[in-house]
Amino acid sequence: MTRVKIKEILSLSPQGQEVIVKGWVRTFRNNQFIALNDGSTNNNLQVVVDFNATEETILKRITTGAAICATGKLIASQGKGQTVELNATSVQIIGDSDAEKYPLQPKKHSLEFLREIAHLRFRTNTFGAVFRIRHSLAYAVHKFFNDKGFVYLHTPIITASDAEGAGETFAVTNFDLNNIPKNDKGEIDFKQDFFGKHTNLTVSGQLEGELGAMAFGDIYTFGPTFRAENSNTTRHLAEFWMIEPEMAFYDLNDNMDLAEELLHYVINYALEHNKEDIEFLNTRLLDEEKQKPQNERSELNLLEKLQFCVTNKFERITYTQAIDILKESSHNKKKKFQYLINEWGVDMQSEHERYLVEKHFKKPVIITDYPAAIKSFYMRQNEDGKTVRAMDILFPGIGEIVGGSQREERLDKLEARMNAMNIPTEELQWYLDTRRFGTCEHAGFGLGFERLVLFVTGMTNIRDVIPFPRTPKNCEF
RNA sequence: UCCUUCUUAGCUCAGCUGGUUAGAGCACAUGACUGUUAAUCAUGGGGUCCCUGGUUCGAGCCCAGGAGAAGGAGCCA
Repeated sequence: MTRVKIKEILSLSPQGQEVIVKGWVRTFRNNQFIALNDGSTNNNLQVVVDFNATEETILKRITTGAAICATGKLIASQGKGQTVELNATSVQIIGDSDAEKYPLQPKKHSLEFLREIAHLRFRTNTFGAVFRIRHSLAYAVHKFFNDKGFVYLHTPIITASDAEGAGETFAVTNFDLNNIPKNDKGEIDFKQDFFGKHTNLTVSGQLEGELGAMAFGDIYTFGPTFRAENSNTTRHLAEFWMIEPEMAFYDLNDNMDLAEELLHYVINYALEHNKEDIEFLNTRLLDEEKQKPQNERSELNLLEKLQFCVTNKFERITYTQAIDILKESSHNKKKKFQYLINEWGVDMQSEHERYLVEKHFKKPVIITDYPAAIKSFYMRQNEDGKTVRAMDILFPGIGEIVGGSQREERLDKLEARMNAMNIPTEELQWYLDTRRFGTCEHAGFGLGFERLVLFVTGMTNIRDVIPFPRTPKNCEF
């Protein structure tokens, strides 16, 4: 007889059939009832032990967190909380768990505390649900692109180019840090380093992704990225996962269509395949909302929010239109913004983005055609000479979830822009080659995977949707 | 990096105007009970009051410095 996973057992009709289960004890009540979980589902299997026929020494070892193997007959439950239960004929202890030392107690814990024991938090209902959803979303991303014929391109983690301008980088070296080689001028001599030059962890796979798009047509990357920004917010990590598709022969509209289709697809996938987990998180959030005053509660619950998001088109407006809406808003006139909107060209603050998404349109918004001055060098310049073909997708509660653009495919325009922005062209000749040899219009975007997981799970801190968060002053586990 | 708030038992938190032996609920242990749903009832153990220094007859409480956390801002995905 082989072991059956609890997810499968709970779907069986109980006919006294013999089964073996293995899992971890969540609670042991009344010396009889084990709530057993094996991670296959958030729901526990109730294992009923006959304490008169079981050794005292075994009963004492059925503690919260212990790994056990139970054999018995599957019957209709005689209690109210569940439909089936396992009438155990034998219980073996596979791994003991000292209840006095085991940090997870059969009670509610704060997310902050669980973050400190991230190695054990997978064993809670909340994090079980979050990380099963995270898995589904990752799988859905690969399935979406694979079904469309995209090539999954593995762009490098270690790179010598820090020219993306996407933020501070982490240096990669194998120098003895107590004895760093210097040259005649007293500068660090990177010629003696492992790669013979200064290297760092990637902040984006985009530039390499563009090289792939110029051969395969459609590619995507899905991997970790690293930013050494001293950001202490609920939306930033030093190590995070990013999805970056890059498509040849795409303009900005094609790019937006793809991003919107991708988001609809993956959220739908989770709604279909993680129904129980999303419902659990939905209930959890509703309980939390009850603690809040009426006016701070959200209009839609998590399920409604996700369904709304997959059934409605995202609002598309230009930066110029967005600024007009903000300028004319009563919020701006009554000076409720901390930063008032007076003129075209300023960068929008998160309070403005939140206003547009959560108050004005009440749905995801795509903002396009930003002023060139506040955007990256590789974005295609518009005919007006002022704006570039950029697009940001803003989500309620999250802010920017996607940032993308149509790329500048004209060599002369691109070089002129790089020179104006002091981007060293000599280091990026490999990138400029795409514009020299068979250049074509193309576009792409970056989707922050953790921000997507945040949205779908309804969690509010990004450190709770990645297994082991890396943030300033924190690199545990 | 900046602003605000916080740091007391394993967890969540009280702690009065600076004053004797620092409390509660939960968790845990022991016993009772035995169809429970975070079982229940009784009993019990458990503290570097974040760290360093200062003020004071006396500091969990006041002051200075430091560390860490949470929320917000900036940067962005």
